[in-house]
Amino acid sequence: MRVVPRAQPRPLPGRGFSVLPEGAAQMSEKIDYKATLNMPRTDFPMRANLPKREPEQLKAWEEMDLYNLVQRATAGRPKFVLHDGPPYANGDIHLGTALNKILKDIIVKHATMAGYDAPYVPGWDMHGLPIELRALKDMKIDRKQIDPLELRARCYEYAHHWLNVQREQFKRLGVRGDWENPYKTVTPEFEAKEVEVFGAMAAQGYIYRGLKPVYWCPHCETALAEAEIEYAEKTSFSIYVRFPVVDARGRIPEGSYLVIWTTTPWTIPANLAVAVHPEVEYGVYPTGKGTLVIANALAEKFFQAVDLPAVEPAATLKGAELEGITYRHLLYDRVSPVILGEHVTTEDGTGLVHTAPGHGHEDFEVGQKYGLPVLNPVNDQGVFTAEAGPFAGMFIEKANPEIVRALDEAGMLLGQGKIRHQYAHCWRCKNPVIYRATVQWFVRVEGFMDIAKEAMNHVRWIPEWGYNRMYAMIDGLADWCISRQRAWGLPIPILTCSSCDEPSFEPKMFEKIAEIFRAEGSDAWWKRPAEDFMPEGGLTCAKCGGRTFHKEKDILDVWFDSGSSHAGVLETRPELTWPADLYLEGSDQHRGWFKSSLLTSVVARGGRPPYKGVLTHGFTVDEQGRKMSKSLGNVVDPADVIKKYGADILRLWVASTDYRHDMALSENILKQVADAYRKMRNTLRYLLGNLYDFNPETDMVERDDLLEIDRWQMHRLQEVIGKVSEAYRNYEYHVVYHTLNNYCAVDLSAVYLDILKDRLYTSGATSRERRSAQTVLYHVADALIRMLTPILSFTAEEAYGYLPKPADSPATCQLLMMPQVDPTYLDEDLAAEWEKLMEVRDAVQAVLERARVDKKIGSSQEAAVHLYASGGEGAWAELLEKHLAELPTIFIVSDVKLFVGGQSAPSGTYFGEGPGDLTVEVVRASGDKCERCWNYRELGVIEQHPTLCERCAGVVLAQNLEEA
RNA sequence: GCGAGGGUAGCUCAGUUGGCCAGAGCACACGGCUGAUAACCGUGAGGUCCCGGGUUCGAAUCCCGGCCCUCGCACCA
Repeated sequence: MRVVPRAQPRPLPGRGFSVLPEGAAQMSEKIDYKATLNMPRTDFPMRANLPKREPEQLKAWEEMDLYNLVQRATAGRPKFVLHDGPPYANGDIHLGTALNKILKDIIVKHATMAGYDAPYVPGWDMHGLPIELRALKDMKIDRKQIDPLELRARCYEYAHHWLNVQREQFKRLGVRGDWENPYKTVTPEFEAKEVEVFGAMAAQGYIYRGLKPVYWCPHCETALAEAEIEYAEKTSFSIYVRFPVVDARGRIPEGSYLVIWTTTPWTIPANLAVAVHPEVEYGVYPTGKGTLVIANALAEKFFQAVDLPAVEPAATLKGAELEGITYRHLLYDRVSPVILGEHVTTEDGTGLVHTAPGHGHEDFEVGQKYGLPVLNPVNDQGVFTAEAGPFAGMFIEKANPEIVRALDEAGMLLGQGKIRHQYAHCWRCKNPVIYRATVQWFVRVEGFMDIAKEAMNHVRWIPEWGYNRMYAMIDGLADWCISRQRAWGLPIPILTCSSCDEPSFEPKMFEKIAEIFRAEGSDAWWKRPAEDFMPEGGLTCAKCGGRTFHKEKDILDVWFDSGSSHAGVLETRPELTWPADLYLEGSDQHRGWFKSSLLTSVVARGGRPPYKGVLTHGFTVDEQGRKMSKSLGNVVDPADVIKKYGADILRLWVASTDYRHDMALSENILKQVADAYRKMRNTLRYLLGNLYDFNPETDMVERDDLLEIDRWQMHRLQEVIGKVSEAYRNYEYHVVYHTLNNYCAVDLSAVYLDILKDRLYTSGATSRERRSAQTVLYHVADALIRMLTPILSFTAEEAYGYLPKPADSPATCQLLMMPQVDPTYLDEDLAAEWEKLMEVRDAVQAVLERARVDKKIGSSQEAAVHLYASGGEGAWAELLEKHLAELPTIFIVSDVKLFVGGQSAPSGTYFGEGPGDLTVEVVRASGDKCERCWNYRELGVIEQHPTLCERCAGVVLAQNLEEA
């Protein structure tokens, strides 16, 4: 075995080191050697105190007019347009809205730093029922008694109030955007564009007016689109009713009864038929309550429900044979037919379906087939009209028990009970809705469904399943009911012939309306007479030639507003482009904004979608994966998070979780994110602290002059930059987060920075080895700040303020470019060597720990390490021999000895296995503790400094010389 | 009921075309340091990879069947 000799660690020649001057520094007593060290210095605080500091940062950004500053600086670059989906201007923002805006901000900021001109124009959805309802409530006035213009003015005011509140809340998140000039669906320009979109759709025949049953909210007194419905538990009546047969057509016994079941007694007055399935078997059952016709499959259930003894059917026949039989409606003395319907099932009820064409979708359809009238004896408020006879004037819910009683008195009621089931409710006012046939305006979606589907092929869906989801959404979509019987919205821009009631779709009319709205806003619809909206030369009815028209009274569904934003915003703002590069919303918007935007766009813009890409995120849930709800008490309010932790923590949380799935947030998770934040912040702080005397313009060390470990770190940095850049480009921010978190915690804090301490602190301040380290620290800090800017906008800006930088650096890190991989620093061979050295380091630390547990050593500098390698074939000996001089600093021990070629390594208490053929031994370091660098060395080699090792004494002497 | 997505350590995430004892960071426990100090370093203990079958020499990864969560759709006479 031979002992490999190791040169004494000596500083490399550099500016900070000079040959010992003769007789220098005579005074060595009582020197405060700590003062001779280059300890980190920075004012960048360890404690973030974000809740207090962030508002100050916001003010600074405002003072520099950050948004416009960036826009001016990026003018002329290729555009990247993220089009903001407008939140509804009602109420405070919640976690979902905050998350959405933060994601958008990360994307936009990254796009800017990736070389794009990325304007961001935030917007608000300002019209709609909830705002109107709130305004009415505040005014404490019945809507019938108020002038629509006055109501609209109040709504306008109310919506703007919430716009202002939300704008401040969004700004507080650090979101960069044109907050001074957001888009609003109520601006005249927007309204004019929306009219044009509507006109383009109408001109192509995709808008029509028709009588159909639609969802109707009696509370809000308006029609609703399917998208405005939500299902909730409701207790309803469950009644069985018999209708006496009038004309049995010889198929069933005279005097039989047809039995139906319903959960909505109030629809009985509108009953105009009983539907049966042609293939279902029906039985004629002689019972104590008459001879009853019901489906055989449901007979048993029925008898149980109405408490009748079960009996066998006297006869059985197919539904088809029942067609044409008539029965009498005892409450109204009306005779109606039995009809056939494929929609009839034997899952519930009796297999005979009470049919009221005015109150059911399928009832309506089948009624059309049989030429049944559409009876709708219910008014806008859900109150029975005169057509309902004795029930006129009653609210339908109130009338229910009355109708049940009347049925009983008429001998029609066989049984009654209650049932809890899912029932449609108004998503705005949460009251049960009804199905009610009225005249409404529709978009004929069926007519262009195929165009919409084709357009979807030209969109990048992220994640990819968004395509399938959207396709399923569009496929088989029912016509879109767009009229609302309300005041707070864009009026349906249609003039109707006063003599024959035919609506006009004259393109020039739409142009005229748009022109007036553009100048005056849509209030003009209420202010001006119909004639004003006619084109030059007036309007002639296409049907009857009439020349007198009146204005449509309904307004448009708010989804039509936001669905027109691509035209109203992207086409009207010079800084934006149509189509948008990206739409980004929660996955529920497949049925909302993504859909409504696509529909208006493919019709009004020649089959083209309004977006090139659609990115969706999941919903916020709690740690157990349950949705956040008030009743569960697991709701996280972004305002609370900001108050307690700061917006950067919320932003980091957004980045940390994979938003394609549900995103969990809880106090526990927040704490974890805050910990990760602290690690990154402290790493930044340490980097900055060691750059206090570094000027990147004069002190930078060239690549080839860097120490080897420093070159290795530069290699690692390039790898991190590459991975982070790719993750950013793929919108995978959780990968950015994990990569940077790992890099800070492991590569930097635990390894590189720890190893560097000795060199940074003890070397001459301007020595080459210290400058070499600082050069890397500068590159790392600079790159870290850039990579963190889109996410930790506040903290990155703060750190940027403390970073020494070239004179021509921009005022904000948001104007920097993302770091680029510098291939000249990539060195795979070097990295492979150092990764092996790190393996040895791990093994050494394991043995050191054993010695530490036994109190043989405390600090690792109290130890020396012996490495035994068998030598020969093994590359380990060669590798270690090559790096022998640096090994003590790598292991942070005072000495390392390498023994090569022994038959077998010795063994004992503080031995351990290393990688390959290595054996590691830890012994106590010989020599004494250098007062300055704390390594164990031979002291007093230079007599002026008897308590220092040779290296430190040299550095101190040189310092004294410089001061002198 | 149908469709989509998901279910890997306490938490956030990796696990490439199936193949070394399933990984990382954080949190946790224990220890060190006191020259990053309301910091820093080390060591360690944590997993029936939702469950049950199957294919295979071999499955967290493929197939079948369940369960649970989220979103959407449909039904709700």
